[in-house]
Amino acid sequence: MAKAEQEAGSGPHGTIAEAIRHRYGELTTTERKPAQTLLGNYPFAGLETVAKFAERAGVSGPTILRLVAKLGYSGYAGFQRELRDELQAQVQSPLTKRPDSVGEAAGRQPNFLESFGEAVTGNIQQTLESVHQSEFDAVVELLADEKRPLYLLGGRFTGAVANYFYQHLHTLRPNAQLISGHESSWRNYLLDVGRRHVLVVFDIRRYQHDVICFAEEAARRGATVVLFTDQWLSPVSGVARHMLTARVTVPSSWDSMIGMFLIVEALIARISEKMWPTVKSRVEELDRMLNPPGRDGE
Amino acid sequence: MAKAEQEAGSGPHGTIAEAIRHRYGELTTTERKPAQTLLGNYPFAGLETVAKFAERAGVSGPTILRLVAKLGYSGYAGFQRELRDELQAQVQSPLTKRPDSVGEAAGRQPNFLESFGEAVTGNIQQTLESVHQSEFDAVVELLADEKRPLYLLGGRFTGAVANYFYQHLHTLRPNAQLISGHESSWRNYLLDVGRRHVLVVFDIRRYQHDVICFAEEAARRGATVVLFTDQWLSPVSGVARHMLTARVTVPSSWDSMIGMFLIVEALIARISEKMWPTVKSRVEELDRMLNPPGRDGE
DNA sequence: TTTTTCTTGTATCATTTATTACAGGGCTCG
DNA sequence: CGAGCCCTGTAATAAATGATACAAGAAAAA
Repeated sequence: MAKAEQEAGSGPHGTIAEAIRHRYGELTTTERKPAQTLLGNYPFAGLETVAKFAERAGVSGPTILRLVAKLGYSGYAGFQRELRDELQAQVQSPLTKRPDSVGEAAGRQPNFLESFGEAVTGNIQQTLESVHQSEFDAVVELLADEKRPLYLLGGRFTGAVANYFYQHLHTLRPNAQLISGHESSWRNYLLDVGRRHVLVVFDIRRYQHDVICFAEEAARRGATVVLFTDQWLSPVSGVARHMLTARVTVPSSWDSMIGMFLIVEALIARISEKMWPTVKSRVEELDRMLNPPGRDGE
Repeated sequence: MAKAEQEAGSGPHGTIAEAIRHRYGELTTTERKPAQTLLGNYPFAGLETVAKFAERAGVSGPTILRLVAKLGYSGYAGFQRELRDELQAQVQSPLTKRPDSVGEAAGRQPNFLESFGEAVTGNIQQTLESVHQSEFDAVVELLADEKRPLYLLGGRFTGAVANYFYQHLHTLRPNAQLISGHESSWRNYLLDVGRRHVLVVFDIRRYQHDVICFAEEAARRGATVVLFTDQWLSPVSGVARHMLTARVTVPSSWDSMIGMFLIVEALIARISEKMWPTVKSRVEELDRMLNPPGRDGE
């Protein structure tokens, strides 16, 4: 049965709707009823149970299954999965390319930067939706507590985000450290970790083994772990007290850090606001130290 | 439990997504994982079986059911039906989309994260408009040329962006260096700089004196300077061959790096695409070196 | 009209899936 | 440091769903 292959991906005819039209002639009178029902209410009629679908179409269960078999699927489950995938593809693409699509329909191929920007904007949108305010506030509270020592750790690419966050936190408050350098040197940090410590970890897809281990050990020692990760959740989520997820998918061979960056910058803004009296004097002192005489920069 | 009623139609809070956000505080740490997974992949994650959903979120089946119960549904079936109905409503009338902005315009103060997100989205828009395709392409060309040695340099906060860019370029091609550490050590790099060199500089508001000096000296020695700066233009622009400007203003005491980041990521994507044959083999080799035996990911 | 074939629903079976009871383990508070 | 509570996953259970065998009925051919 070469047909079995069809089930894996989308068959020779892209969508199930097309498959139905193509093979309509081979269907019996009764089988055409659910086929019509499905086309008329595509693809939702097919996402219900066999019984519901059958009832809606006014036929019996087995008829549905025979139809599904004729379309080349070995079971109802696979058929439904295909319908879901189609729907997902259909729903998600118009979402990211909503606004300009009108103007761009007029001929010229969308330039690379713009389409990239649209994807990023979509990511930001979705990232914002998946971060809840209470979680955000809780993290602000945690990081604004000067009495709790702070460690920041990132992976290969997320390291830069950790670094950025660190530069700011370091300016805003005392007792913040970036864990950098070679992995072997990280262990030294672990020695000091205890219940009062807060570990901020960045870990996305292709989750890094060393990062995960570090976070787990820190958690075992009682540290509070805050995790920044992608929608698929790093294994660190198992030991994380707080978790902030960002979208990372863009039309590129690499993932985008921008959703994560957005959260970080928002945190910085909020923490800065919350601790303003302290922060203000710190910044002023810093300025005095760097520009001892009177230089005027606009 | 009067809540049982909710299942019949759409409850007090229209969508399930809203319900999740509303009751997020009542959820346990583990329950938040599937909640995040669902929001991050809305609503498809919830249309699969309990087992699949649980696996994807990295929790057990019962946790899913407890979450569903907390959201006011007496069973998984009803929960799924609600998700399907929402999706159907959304797909069938594209005009119903953008529910948030409409509903929220009416009254309640936008939460902090959202308004921050809007500012950033605006920045992205303006950044995209201010970067011309020809400039973008020229920079791609320049950085994709393996024969030209690359130096990257950033300031206090932009350093992280330079670092991020470096991590990628370093992976994509040979001959790329990040200038880091204390300012005094930078000078050593200058010794080697000549006509073939390309210097990528990041410098925004409160332009850093040391960075400017370095760039000027490098230019004097014949290097090609590429500058990433803000809308007010760093003094480095005087010696820069190419300049990419980003918007940095957000409702915060600090500037936003996201516009800049966007350009960097877009460049990475484009360069990666352009050099794909080379890049592919480099990445594969890298993978071989890091994962010597057969470790399977996730 | 009779025979044959194809089609379709009923009833049953097997499998999957949701659900629930329970016990181990971590966290918190005294 | 110890008792209690609240989570959370494991494992057993119940329910539903999908799949199948079979027989009745319709249509077509002889």
